[in-house]
Amino acid sequence: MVKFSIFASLIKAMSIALSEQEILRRESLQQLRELGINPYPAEAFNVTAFAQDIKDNFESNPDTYQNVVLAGRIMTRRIMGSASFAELQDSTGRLQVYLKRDDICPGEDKTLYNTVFKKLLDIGDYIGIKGYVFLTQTGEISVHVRELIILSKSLKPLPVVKRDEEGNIHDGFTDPELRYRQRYVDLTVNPEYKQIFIKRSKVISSMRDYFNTQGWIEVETPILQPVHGGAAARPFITHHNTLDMQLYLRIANELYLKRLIVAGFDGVYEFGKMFRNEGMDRTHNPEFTSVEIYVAYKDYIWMMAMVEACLEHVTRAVHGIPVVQVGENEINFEGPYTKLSMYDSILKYTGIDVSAMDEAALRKTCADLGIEIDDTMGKGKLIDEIFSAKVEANLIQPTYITDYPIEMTPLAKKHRSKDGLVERFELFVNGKEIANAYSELNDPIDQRQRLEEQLILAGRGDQEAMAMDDDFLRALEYGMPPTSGLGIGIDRLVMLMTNQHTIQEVLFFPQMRPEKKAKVVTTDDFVKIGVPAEWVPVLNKMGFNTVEELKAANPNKVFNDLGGMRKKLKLEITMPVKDVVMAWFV
RNA sequence: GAUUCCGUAGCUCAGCCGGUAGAGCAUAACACUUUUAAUGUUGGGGUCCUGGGUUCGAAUCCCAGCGGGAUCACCA
Repeated sequence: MVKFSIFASLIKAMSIALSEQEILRRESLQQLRELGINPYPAEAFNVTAFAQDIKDNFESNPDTYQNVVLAGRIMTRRIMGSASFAELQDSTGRLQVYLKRDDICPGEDKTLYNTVFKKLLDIGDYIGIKGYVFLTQTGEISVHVRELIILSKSLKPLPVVKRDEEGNIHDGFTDPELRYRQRYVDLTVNPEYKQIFIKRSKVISSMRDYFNTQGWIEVETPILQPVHGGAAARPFITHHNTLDMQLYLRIANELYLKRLIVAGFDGVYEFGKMFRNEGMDRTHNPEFTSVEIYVAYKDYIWMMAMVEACLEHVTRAVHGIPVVQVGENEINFEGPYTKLSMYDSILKYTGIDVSAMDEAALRKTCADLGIEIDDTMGKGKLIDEIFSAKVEANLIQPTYITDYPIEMTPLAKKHRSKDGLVERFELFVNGKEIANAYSELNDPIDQRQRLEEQLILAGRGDQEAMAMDDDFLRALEYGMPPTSGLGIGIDRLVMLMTNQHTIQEVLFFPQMRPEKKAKVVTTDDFVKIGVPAEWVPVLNKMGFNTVEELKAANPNKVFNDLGGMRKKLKLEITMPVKDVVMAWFV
């Protein structure tokens, strides 16, 4: 282009913060409008076919694909004069399309092909096509385009991921930070990751189906809670203005679901987000999804069988078989699972019998095993430390660990026959806990005592000790039937089901630190001190994002640099005279 | 929170013992009517994360900060 149009120059002046490719796309956008083409049409575009379906079924049934309508993003283009190939990506996959100039431009006017398709469309643009499916000379199923419609112009260039014939990826979009912060880009250019989220959805929906089939009902309980109960963890704190009171984001929903059992439901369950104000790593996100279910007149023995049936159902729904490959291990979710008591598991993997030890003996055992402990830890916590350090990693196939010490489990019923233990199990798979269940404590007097013991632990400095919940105790005093309850960490279950080893890969939007925010650029502030609006982006480009930064600079140097920038950026805007520039600094 | 590695073009990455920036893809122009990691020719594109320090000179060396990854600690 010999000369910028006024418009192009204006775009350029306003877009100095943009990359070259972004500026070009904005110019293409404007040229489309000048040609009378709306780059963002309002009308619905009804598709009749999908990429994957065409690839699967065209060859066995070619006649049904002689008139297809598809929509999606242009992902690659191979232009050869008056004919071109492009790849269109829809929600199901990619399909090659073939465009021939004289087919999409049957008349004299070849603008749609020569200008719109070849010059003004880019990778990432949404288009709709109408045409027929055929086989190219090299045997690839393709759509011969008869009609081309622009559905949405993309202004930022997508990363281009190249794949060769063997499926090797060459210029992958792999930076985890960018992938998690811009999941929309990740899933566009790495569509294979969509499978993780499709499976995630299947895990939840198949589990919901299973529960509903049993006649249990799905409920919703408060996320904002005046007392955070039901688990041991530090909460997020918030404030309600009208009530002028502190509220907590729930760390668990257990105590509310039990209130509903008191209310007379036989089975209630809730899928939902829980919030814990603790560390983040590859198995922890501050908000995570769990499912909890409570069933009246059952105990934890019954619950084990239920979990086996449920997880087998889920695994079959996701994989077709009850077996899933996780890293090196092939994990089989068919029940019954191995059962091992907490004490027996420690005996098995360390050779030490801790069942009769007091707190002092446990402390010595931890020291002997080289396990770090501190003074706030009670007997239950010490046993848990030994278990975590020595046993957990060995539990690869689904294994129930049962009968926990009473000190670490204030909401579970005392064991029917073993003193000092509670009726509890946790399910371990691939070395990680994924489920936790009790015969729920329904003796209100016992429950009050246990919560009071937690208060003592809190007094010793345990920030995760449970809080007293008087309303929950009141509910128990009215009477809760014998009940078994279960919680499953959905994110971790999905990690297992999709063979992922970080939680970030199974969350669409994992928690991240906020992006560094560019200082707010306020054109108005610059205009107020006399800077012409079209020069503000130039000052920004020179590194002056606020009036204060500008005023701190050397006026003569700024004046000289403005001229330099004008030349460098080939701007066709009027250079302010020196006196005007000097006036900015008074 | 601790340790450690990383931050260079839209993306993936080189850049040595300090001398003012490179490749592939993407992008622009031209050619090309069945290509497919299309091809050929010629271009353009950079706050080398930020701020200090050392130096005649810093993407490079040193310090601090910001962001991310990995491992550990806490937790589910």
